[in-house]
Amino acid sequence: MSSEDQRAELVALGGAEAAPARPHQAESMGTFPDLPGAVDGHVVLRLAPFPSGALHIGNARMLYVNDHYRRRYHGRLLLVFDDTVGSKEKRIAPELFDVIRHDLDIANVPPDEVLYKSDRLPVVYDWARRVIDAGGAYVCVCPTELLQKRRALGEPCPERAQTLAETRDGWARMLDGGFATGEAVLRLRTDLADPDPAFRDRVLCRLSDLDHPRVGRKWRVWPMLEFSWAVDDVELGITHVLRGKDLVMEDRMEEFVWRLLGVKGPPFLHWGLLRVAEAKISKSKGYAQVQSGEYDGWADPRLWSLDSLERRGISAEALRRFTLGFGMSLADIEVPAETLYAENRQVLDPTTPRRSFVPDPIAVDVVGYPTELAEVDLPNHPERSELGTRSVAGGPLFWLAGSDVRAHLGEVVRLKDHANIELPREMPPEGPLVASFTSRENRRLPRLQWVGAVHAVTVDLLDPDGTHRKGLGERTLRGAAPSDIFQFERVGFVRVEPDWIPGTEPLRVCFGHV
RNA sequence: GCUCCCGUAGUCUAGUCCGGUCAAGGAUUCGGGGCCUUCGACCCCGUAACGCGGGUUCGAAUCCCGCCGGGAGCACCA
Repeated sequence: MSSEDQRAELVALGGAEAAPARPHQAESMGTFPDLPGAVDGHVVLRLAPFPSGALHIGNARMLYVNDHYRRRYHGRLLLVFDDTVGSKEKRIAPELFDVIRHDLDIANVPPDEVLYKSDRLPVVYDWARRVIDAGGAYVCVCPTELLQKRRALGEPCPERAQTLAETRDGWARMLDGGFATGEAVLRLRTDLADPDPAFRDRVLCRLSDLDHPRVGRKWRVWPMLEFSWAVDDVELGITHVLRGKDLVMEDRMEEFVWRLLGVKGPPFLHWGLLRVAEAKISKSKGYAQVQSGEYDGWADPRLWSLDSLERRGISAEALRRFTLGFGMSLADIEVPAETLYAENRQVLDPTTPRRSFVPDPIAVDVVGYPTELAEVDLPNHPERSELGTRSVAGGPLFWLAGSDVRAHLGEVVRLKDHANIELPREMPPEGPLVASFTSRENRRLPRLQWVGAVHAVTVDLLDPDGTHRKGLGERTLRGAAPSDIFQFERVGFVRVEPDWIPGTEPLRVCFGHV
């Protein structure tokens, strides 16, 4: 795609109309090379999540890179659940199929079609037979440790020399229950002298008695991930495989099988590993913590799941820009979440209403307060008058943030957009702090957000680390709706919890970022 | 240990294939200023980088070699 096309896409996403073309690079968007041999309208890509946990921020790159190319070439994007039983350590959780589909909704990456590896065993078996017939595989009965040791040493196990008939017989026994789980595997005959020990006679298929959430124990022989993709990247007509570079060896495996069978498969493109510094959680580990109740479901902000990001008011657009900003770089990177927040701020700031919230509130009684200020209109947005105004309660009784009060004792401060008051020199032993009104004109003073005491709303703010901030918000918050997003001035962007019942207190919100 | 990948400012990224237009561009962060009402936004200014060492060349971020550093794989997980 030319830089102009990239710009065009960003503009289409609503991002860059204000940004003029720059000489060297149009956007902060990374570079995406053309897909080799891609024909507009005939590109088929695939997403292959393993349903062991909700999608998290680390998976977002896979989503958006594939979606980016789908859009560029007007192609199709298949969601293919990689549900090839897994293991005791990596289990498939039944509810995750729906959770992941929901995650794609949240990310705004709708799949064109949804498929399951667990429906495709007959095709896999057919390919296995073809590989066997081509003399490319054998049935190995080595115990796991012995197999690994021999692989490391580059030594063959006795079965490697088995005849075609013996392999066919062994494979038939695997299929019809002649072997117990773990007793036999189908291995690809590569080259035991291959310099990469990881590539020596990889396992193609294995036995498993795990109960599969979708198909139960219908099948006992399951393919390994790379073999299943050797099959389906061809069978499903995938034109380009875009995957993280942790899967490069799988490329070789697939290509080896294709060469053996004389079929042509798609080319591979990779990107490097992306880690968000603040998010160090694996899908499977997260699952355990959700199950144990340690975490508050998949939307717990500590999980950095897509669900939790939505809960925090992080938009799909911000996630998309954030992810695409890295391009197809192969470098392994760790990025601070602030980079994502910066993108989200751009999305949210122009349209998000401002509201007042004071954490850890302290009551302040202002003497000499003009009675005509009991009601006051404030703009919903400092720069965008089209967003209107709201009416809030003024004094003389206010709530101010405890930390603000303590930091400014004895000083004249400005209640933002409202009035100036002088705070006493010391905190009173009990009762409200007594301050005095000084003036109304806008002066260069420390500006504090404030909440008029009349009808103030109790607010419970959930922080991303799982802790809570309790405080009071302006009375208009009483009219909030679930999923509303506000900017609490001098605090940050928050989103009203989707399950909060309107009118109840406290108002529950989830913190996004400053 | 073996295999593969990567190494441009605090953090990302463009440029590296096809050496000069790169005294290295953009984003973000940070610092300063503006906008006389946010610790937000916006605007302006600024700090700041080609991992190291050789080589090829008139000329190297770009090509070659070595080294160092980081990551991934070496599962009957995905």
